[in-house]
Amino acid sequence: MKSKAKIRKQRHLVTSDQELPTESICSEQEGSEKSVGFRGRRRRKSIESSSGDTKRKKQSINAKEHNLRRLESNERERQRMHKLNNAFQALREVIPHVKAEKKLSKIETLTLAKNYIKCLTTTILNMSNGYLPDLEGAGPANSTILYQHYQQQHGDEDRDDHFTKYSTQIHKCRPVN
DNA sequence: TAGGCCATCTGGTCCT
DNA sequence: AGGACCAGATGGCCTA
Repeated sequence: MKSKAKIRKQRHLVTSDQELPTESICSEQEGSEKSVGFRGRRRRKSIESSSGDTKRKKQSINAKEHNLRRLESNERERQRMHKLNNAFQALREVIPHVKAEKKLSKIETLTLAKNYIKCLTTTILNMSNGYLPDLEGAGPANSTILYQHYQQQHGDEDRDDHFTKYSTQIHKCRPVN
């Protein structure tokens, strides 16, 4: 049986993500004309008046060209958002969650991902007594984090060369992509 | 029907 | 200069 809601949902999907399966959102070729001009109609009030120079510049560009650039820019923005959504989808697929039949919202995805990472980190540390697999993303804070971790694991027994060995050992154990 | 969630448009700002 | 990024605005769909 097809519910009214289902039909409406399908219509929605066709409008926003043509020819795509429900959960995988990425439209590369089609899309530029499919939905232009019927959604956002925003006028920013607070910032609008702040740049007279910009306004004058814009008036010097003829309307047709401005329109064209706007359309191109919209298309790029759409593609960018599609990429972002793909990334969200990829993230959803690696997060275990209770209601598997229900699609996680973006905020739920991020929150669960954060919790999941915390949980995995704790588990790994517990299992390996101080094994920290990847610090690559930590940037400048890398060594600080590493040192904090070292202190947690070894308390006051640290010596410089001991720490160096420890750090080397951890960096050897990066996951393989 | 209200509220949540989402896609899209849009103009400003940042970055290359 | 032009593209990427950002965030506000808007309106559609869905669910409780």
